[in-house]
Amino acid sequence: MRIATWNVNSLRSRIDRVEAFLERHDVDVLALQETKAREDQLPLMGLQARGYDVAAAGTNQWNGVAIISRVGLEDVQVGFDGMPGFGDPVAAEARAIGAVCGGVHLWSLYVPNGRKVEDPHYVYKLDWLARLREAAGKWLGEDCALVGDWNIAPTDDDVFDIKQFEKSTHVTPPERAAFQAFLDDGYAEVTRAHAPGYTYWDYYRQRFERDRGLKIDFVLGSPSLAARVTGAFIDREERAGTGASDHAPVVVDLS
DNA sequence: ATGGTAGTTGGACTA
Repeated sequence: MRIATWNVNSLRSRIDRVEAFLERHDVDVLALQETKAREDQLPLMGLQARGYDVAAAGTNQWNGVAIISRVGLEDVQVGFDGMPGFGDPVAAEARAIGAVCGGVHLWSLYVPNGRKVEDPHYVYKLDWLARLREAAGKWLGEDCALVGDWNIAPTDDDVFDIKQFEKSTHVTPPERAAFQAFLDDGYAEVTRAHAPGYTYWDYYRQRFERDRGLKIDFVLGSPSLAARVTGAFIDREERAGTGASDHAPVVVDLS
């Protein structure tokens, strides 16, 4: 089974790329973030014609998550138990959607950005991660994958120039500790060993062309799921050219 | 310290 995660930065503006990506790599399950679409706005016809089911949560403007699957889509859950809200509760819920696809318990996660360390959104981010950790602790015994845009660069090597991030979110010790806590609990990050390199490049200043990016998109697997991983890669080509998302998809193969 | 680009919109906000 082949699963993938992609911060698509608007599903409506990139539906052609999504469909091409699914075909190009023969993907069974795709977790999307920043879909920026209500469920009634989703462009479903091309996906359904290709045999995929879709579950989604989101507003028309910000955030938004979805799961696209051709191996079943059961027990769909929007948000996790204890997930904190921030502002609009609908937008808050549009950061996590879970489902069972082909026997795998998969969560598409859009971790809050944090904005600036002095912003209330940064506290919200840390709280959100702590609550997710509490919920995820109960899923360690099943084949569980926590996939998505974590908005955390776990090491200095995951940033093109760590000096530029001295006072920025994504690299602070509390954020890195929050990420590490999942690993301490027993989750394993399964992509890094197979797929080095960045997953996100800012749109401006030709960051992609100069490979000045961040590694912030990850797949965390429970022990039994991690044991099934046979490979992974980052689809860098998807980030190239006009009309690309600012994130590249990350693909993982399971036995 | 600021601005650079992209998306949703139809101004301002988010990333």
